[in-house]
Amino acid sequence: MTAESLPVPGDEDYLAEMHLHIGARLARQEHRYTSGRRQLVEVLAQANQPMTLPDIVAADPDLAQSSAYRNLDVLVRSGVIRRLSAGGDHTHFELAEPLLGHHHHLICIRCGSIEDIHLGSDVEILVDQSLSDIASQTGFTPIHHSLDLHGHCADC
Amino acid sequence: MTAESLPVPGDEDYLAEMHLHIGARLARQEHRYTSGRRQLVEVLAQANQPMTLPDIVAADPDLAQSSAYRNLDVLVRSGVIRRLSAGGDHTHFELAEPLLGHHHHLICIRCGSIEDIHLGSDVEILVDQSLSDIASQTGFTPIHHSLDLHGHCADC
DNA sequence: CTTGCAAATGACACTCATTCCCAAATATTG
DNA sequence: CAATATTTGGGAATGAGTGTCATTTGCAAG
Ligand SMILES: [Zn+2]
Ligand SMILES: [Zn+2]
Ligand SMILES: [Zn+2]
Ligand SMILES: [Zn+2]
Repeated sequence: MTAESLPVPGDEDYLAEMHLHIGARLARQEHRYTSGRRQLVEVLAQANQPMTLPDIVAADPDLAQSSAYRNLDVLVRSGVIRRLSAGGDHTHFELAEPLLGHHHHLICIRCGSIEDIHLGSDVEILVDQSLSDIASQTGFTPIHHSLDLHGHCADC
Repeated sequence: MTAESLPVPGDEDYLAEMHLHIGARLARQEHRYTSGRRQLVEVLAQANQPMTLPDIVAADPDLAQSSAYRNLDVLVRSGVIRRLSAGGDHTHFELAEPLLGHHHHLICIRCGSIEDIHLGSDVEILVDQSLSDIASQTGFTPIHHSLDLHGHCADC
């Protein structure tokens, strides 16, 4: 068990191992993995979709709003959490791709809900190559792509 | 010349014909194509990239902020303008796809600038099919996809 | 187990992008 | 020229997100 092996969703030790990874990553940046930060990670790990700050606080009312925002920011900058701008009133947060795996989103333009989806590797490869080609022509340095489907969810 | 024929960028009558289309579209929704709204469209048509509200007002200082925001909203709801949420401080606006053509974006995560890019039809077709397949499995009704490359622009 | 120090907390104040309000201006109809 | 409906724009209001700071907590050295 090295600090670089990835936890596998479904594994019984998923949460425990994930906390070890995250704690180590934060320690490298002189940050502490405090209970508030652990609570944020657990809330996001238990949800199966990106959450807004109100969602997160509702899921764990012990969390103070200002601390939650501040800690989400720390975790985003540490690469543990990813921030999504979907156009609704609130920013959404989810675990970063090293933890959740690369994926994309269904975004409901009526209610603002977001659901994770996974595309086939053939699509991912073609998309990544096409984008890299274009980026290199313009001097743009790619970091990651986002691919979302906007529409109406089943409930709307 | 029907109300449905699309103006072609590069055409000399591009702007004039576009204004006709937009005026007709607004009229259908009992909205007037006032000079303030025409100015917004012209500013966006002359820029070759999405603009924020400060960008727009800087490009045409006659525009009042509150009216510009209100008219952008009218034009977005009328399908003339598209609103982009890229994660920076300000929302970006660009002409809608019926006017600009379907395309995607390079988004600089440092300075927030956005540049339009066009992908090959093979990629578009594969992406659309993959997304449609997934959407139909979840009862999601697709409207459009967005595909952006995030990274650092040449200036950053 | 202290003690000292740096990091973290949380209540609250604050910022600022965007929206709301409303009286004045403008367009449309006849 | 009315009469009516829409639009305008200055400024007030809203609210998501950030900053402040006194207090608390976690960690390490002794
Ligand atoms: Zn929905
Ligand atoms: Zn996701
Ligand atoms: Zn840039
Ligand atoms: Zn664009």
